[in-house]
Amino acid sequence: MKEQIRASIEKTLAELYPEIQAPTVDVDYPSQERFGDYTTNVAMQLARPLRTNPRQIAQALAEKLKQTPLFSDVEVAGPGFINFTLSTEIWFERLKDVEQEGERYGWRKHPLPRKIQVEFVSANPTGPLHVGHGRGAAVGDSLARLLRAIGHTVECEYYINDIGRQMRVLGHSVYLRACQLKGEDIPFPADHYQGEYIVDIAKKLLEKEGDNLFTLDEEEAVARCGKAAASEILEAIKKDLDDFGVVFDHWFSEASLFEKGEVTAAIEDLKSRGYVADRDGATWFLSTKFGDEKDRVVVRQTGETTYFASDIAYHWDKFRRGFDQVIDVWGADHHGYIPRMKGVIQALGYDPDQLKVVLIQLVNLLRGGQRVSMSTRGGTFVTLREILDDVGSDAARYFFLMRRSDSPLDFDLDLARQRSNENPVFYVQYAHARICSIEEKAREAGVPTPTFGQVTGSYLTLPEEKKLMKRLARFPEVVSQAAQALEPHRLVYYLHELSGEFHHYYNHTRVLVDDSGLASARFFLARCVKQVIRNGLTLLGISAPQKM
RNA sequence: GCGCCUGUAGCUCAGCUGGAUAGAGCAGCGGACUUCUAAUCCGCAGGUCAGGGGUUCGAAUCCCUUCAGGCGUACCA
Repeated sequence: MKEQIRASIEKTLAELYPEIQAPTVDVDYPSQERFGDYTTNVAMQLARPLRTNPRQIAQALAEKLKQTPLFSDVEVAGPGFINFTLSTEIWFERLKDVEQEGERYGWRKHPLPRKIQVEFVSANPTGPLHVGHGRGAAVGDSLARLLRAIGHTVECEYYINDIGRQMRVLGHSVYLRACQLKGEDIPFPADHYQGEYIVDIAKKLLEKEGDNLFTLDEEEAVARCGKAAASEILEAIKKDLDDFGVVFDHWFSEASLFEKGEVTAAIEDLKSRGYVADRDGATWFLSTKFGDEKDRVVVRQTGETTYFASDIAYHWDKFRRGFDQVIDVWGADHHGYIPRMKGVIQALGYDPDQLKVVLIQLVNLLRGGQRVSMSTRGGTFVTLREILDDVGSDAARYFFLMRRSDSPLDFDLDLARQRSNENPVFYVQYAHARICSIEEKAREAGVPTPTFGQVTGSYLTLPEEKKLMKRLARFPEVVSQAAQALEPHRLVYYLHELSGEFHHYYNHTRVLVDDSGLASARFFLARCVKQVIRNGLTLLGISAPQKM
């Protein structure tokens, strides 16, 4: 719709002022309803090049545009805005798309579809997922859904840090617990994993292995413990994610990078391009060439590679797999890492914008109005599992997606659990359920379900009805913008507004009235609202219940 | 010290990449169920968009600066 209006404005501009090059015409939504349905500020932008009063330009344009059948009204207002009003019939026409496209309304084909990878969660398999991971999971998953909706090919990936120091510590933690279970009186170091789950894993391992574990030499036993623990923890992580409705296409092992020699190969590649150099007995990536504060070590004096080296290899691998766009979802505390990673991408000959990093800020849990204190070290963190058991997947998702991901989130557990009007999840779901209830009533009364062709749009004369139709017509654009900006929260706000408008309508206007023409028009509109709420919730990974 | 992010109603936050009189939700006050679900709705009140400069027809939005808070500044992961 916007495009149509833009096109007609551009055409008129070319007719009126062929001598100047027209700027890109912005068509916006006015701040207030009384200004019409759409607005443009071209007249003000043209004032300088044309050396004419913007209102005069606006007048001339408006006169011409009035003849366009699309508009029921064109007005000049304020300093030179041109405001357009469309007839209810035009808005009603848009509902045809909702009906025809159904569950795919809001989805589209992309003119330049790209192969995109979204990598998220990627928590170390050293313990259960906590709330922070939950937020990352909700955001990453919803982003993937959004990007698919606008026509890209998307793969979701989880990067497993299954090698290195923290794996050894994990193995040793389990080993020590196993020894303790065998009755050995040995201390458990503070820098080891404290959680009770370590003891459980040790127990299980002892049952399976018996005393075999202690016949091995310690190093081998620790390795075995580490492996067993990682795979068990990973299984638990997968289960949590599964219950959260998050699906990954690939699980990528860090260890595999070493097994395939990719770490060495990637560093060699960068070296051949002149971005890696030896200095002070170590090997450095010259990230200052890309605006980073300092160069970064990739191979230490000891010969061990750094975590950064793995990350270089991992991203090297990602792009070799043919992704046009790579999106990394990281905890916000890693933001300092972005410049060097972008530098790597550039050094490898890609556009740094082909890597986008979405940062996830902290989640503050509130219970009884008080902050729940969490510390990973002390093992007092709240797990995603606990959240799911407490408030359920829908509420958790909604709360995680409610805010911009890079701003801290207060997650009120009591509120999320409440089945009351204060809980925003239910607000949206309830709107959907209410429409289902209307459908149920219609079925009981033998009222047929109307199709677009059977409905007379001119019955929908109420301002609230026009408002709803406008809102529905805007849905594809909201999806598109949320996807492009990588900001799912925009969709959350949209759904909240749409639901609010519907609740308002519902409370003032009866749908199933005696007048069958009117009833079917309203019923049809309500069903379109239902469809859009459902589609929107799907993109957020939230269910749309029929009954509540 | 340097870098990044944040600062909008009592609280939690939007503000569509520069537009018209800055919006929601909670909390506060006052109202609405013989009706398709009151998990809802209606009304009232609430603001120096942290402060100060600048850019222009026009700034919460862009630039500079001050202040306040958070995070990051490893041959850790």
